[in-house]
Amino acid sequence: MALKTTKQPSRSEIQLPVVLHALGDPIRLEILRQIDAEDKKECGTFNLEMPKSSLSHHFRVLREAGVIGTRPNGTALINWLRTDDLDDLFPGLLSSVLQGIRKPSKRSPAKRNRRARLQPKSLL
Amino acid sequence: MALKTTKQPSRSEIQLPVVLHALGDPIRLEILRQIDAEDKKECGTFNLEMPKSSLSHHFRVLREAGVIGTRPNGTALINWLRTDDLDDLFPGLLSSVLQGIRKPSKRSPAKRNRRARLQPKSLL
DNA sequence: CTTATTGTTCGACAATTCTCGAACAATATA
DNA sequence: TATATTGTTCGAGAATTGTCGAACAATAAG
Repeated sequence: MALKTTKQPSRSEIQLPVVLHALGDPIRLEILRQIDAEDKKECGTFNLEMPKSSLSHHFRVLREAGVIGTRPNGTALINWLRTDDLDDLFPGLLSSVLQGIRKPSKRSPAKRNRRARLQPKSLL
Repeated sequence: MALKTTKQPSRSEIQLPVVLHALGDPIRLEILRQIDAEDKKECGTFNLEMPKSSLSHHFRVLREAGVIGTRPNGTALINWLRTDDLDDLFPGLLSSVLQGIRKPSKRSPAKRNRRARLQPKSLL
């Protein structure tokens, strides 16, 4: 993978709207939940039913928002939550989000496969 | 205005991803900041440079996410933060977001007028 | 009843985001 | 060197979101 994959914003570059936007997606929240459950996690080990390119897209959004950090480990990439940075910048935000996604609830699966809904327009 | 404008999700219908998504926009965060500063606020009194229809769009997103409540007051509409509901569902979330947007920072103005960037393709 | 005020909705258009197959790229292994 | 593994990027297409003028709608005032 490219070295630029591990490039991430410094603490001072992290912006609240961007962080909230990155978190405003059920799939990315599930990624957060799984990382939080293991402290750090390799890309290939997430329990998410979707193509690699889709997952890469979401990892990139989280990384560029400054929510996760990434570093290589051989051919794999390890992700972790930037808890210290986020707690320093927005005290209480990350913990309340994590608490909110740990709750047992009737939420739909984190998978949001839009393409699955595709069908020829003639059927509409 | 229509009665359905004041229709909003009940506490049990509020979902974290939708709330975070609604907050992941600088204009809507500024709306929150101004409501928070005055406890409740009429639509027409916000210090935001944008057409009414654009503002209505953002009010609708915040309302449907369950972040704000709305009720009519003559021809005007009054908005307030659903602090009790949000604190009960996601303790600490709202206060940390509000703390994050109160900070004096070099953030760009809340106005994000995309159309202002429009220009004939021939100039590109 | 007419006019004013506030705010919404409609519809069109632009911008952004999401999805994913295929190709690419870095590292590790044989 | 060739192959395997992991993950990215590209590019196309679809879906979603944002913007805003014009028209609409409810309430209030004259």
